[in-house]
Amino acid sequence: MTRMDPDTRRQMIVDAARAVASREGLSATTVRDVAEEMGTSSGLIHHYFTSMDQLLAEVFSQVAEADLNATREGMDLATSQTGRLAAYFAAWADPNNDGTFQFWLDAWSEAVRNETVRKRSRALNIEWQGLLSEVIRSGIAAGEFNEVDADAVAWKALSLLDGLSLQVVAHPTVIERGKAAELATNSIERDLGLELGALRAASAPS
Amino acid sequence: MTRMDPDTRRQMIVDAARAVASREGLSATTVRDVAEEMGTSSGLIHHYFTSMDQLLAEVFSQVAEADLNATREGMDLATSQTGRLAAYFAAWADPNNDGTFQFWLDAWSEAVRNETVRKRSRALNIEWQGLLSEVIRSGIAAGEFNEVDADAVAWKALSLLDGLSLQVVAHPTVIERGKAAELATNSIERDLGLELGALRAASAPS
DNA sequence: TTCGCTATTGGACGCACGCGCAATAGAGCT
DNA sequence: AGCTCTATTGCGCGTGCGTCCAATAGCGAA
Repeated sequence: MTRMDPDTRRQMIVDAARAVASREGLSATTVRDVAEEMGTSSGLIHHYFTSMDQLLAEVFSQVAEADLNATREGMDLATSQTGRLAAYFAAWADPNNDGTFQFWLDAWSEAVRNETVRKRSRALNIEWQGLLSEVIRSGIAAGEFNEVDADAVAWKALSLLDGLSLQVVAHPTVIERGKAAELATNSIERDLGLELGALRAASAPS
Repeated sequence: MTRMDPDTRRQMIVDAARAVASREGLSATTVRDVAEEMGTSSGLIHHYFTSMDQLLAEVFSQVAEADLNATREGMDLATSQTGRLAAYFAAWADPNNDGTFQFWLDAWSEAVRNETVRKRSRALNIEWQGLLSEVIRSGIAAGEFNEVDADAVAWKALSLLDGLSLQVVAHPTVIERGKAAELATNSIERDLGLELGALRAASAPS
């Protein structure tokens, strides 16, 4: 393979590893598989990553951060806090993100045994909760939501979203996708004193 | 090791595998580890189980069923439906069950790639939801709860419990255990039209 | 064009895995 | 006591893993 700029190559390795991991799972991703995916030798990978664990943690991080950033961007398009909240939920409900959620399932499972994964997963989860509680706080300040404990409501909503996703992704058909979305949105609408259906209305094309 | 009755030995293997798996995780449990845990040779395990996958599936099944049965028994001690519901939540909040929950994390992660695990995990999850919706239906019939969509409320509650457990188990200290319990119980109390704190009161020693 | 730096190669090393098998040993029956 | 059945042993096989390293090759500077 032709010689490449180190930064480019490094990112290429992460991308290849992500491709493999989304097929085989994070813990089943091997050095040789990643090398074959890239079309290079396996030794090259250890030129850029001191251990396989580090590479896998990097893959998980990038996937989760990309998802987080995409959600943030979607929220930035909205004008009201209700609209931003609706965008958060819409991003979550997008079936295109099922693959990403599988990374979360892998990470939560790996967390007990792999300190690097645990720390990253923990930090990212906190970011997701932080984003949610920020919207809630802003919405309260704007008078759009009831005055509630933003942190508590955010943890509750995030946990509910995770729990529902888990069923949808790990056990397809056990709970219908639309039903899950309805449960999740209704729950937070009620917690924040919004009308039922307010979030769907806010995220629907007008 | 002394010669044993086949049924006893078979169960002994499952128990040893469970002990290892709760320490190392389901996918990181090896034949040699299980043998060492039992104090026997590794070959013995393949005398009882044709493959390692079968043993691990059996372990997961037994753990989850034992947990389900223990919860059912706890619920049977209560007289009212509110009491039974409280027992369900109390069993879930028990820190002794953290090890069991790690099995769930492993199973959900494995589910995409392993059909056996997916089917078992799915069926068991449905049983947990069924138990919850049965209590809700009974409580409605007894006039203890509001007339709600029992299935929907049960899925919501179960998902919230799973999502909260996930944070508590995979990311210790990210959310306080008592806080998680409070969020979960308050949520279903509100859904069923119970007073806030009704479940804690019903499960507390009188 | 030559030289130095380093990206890249490709295979070797040691380890751990699931699995299978011939040998061994212990319990129950005659 | 001897016999039979099978639980149990302990090791070997093939495979795949992460890691490491000496050799090679291509790019930029001199």
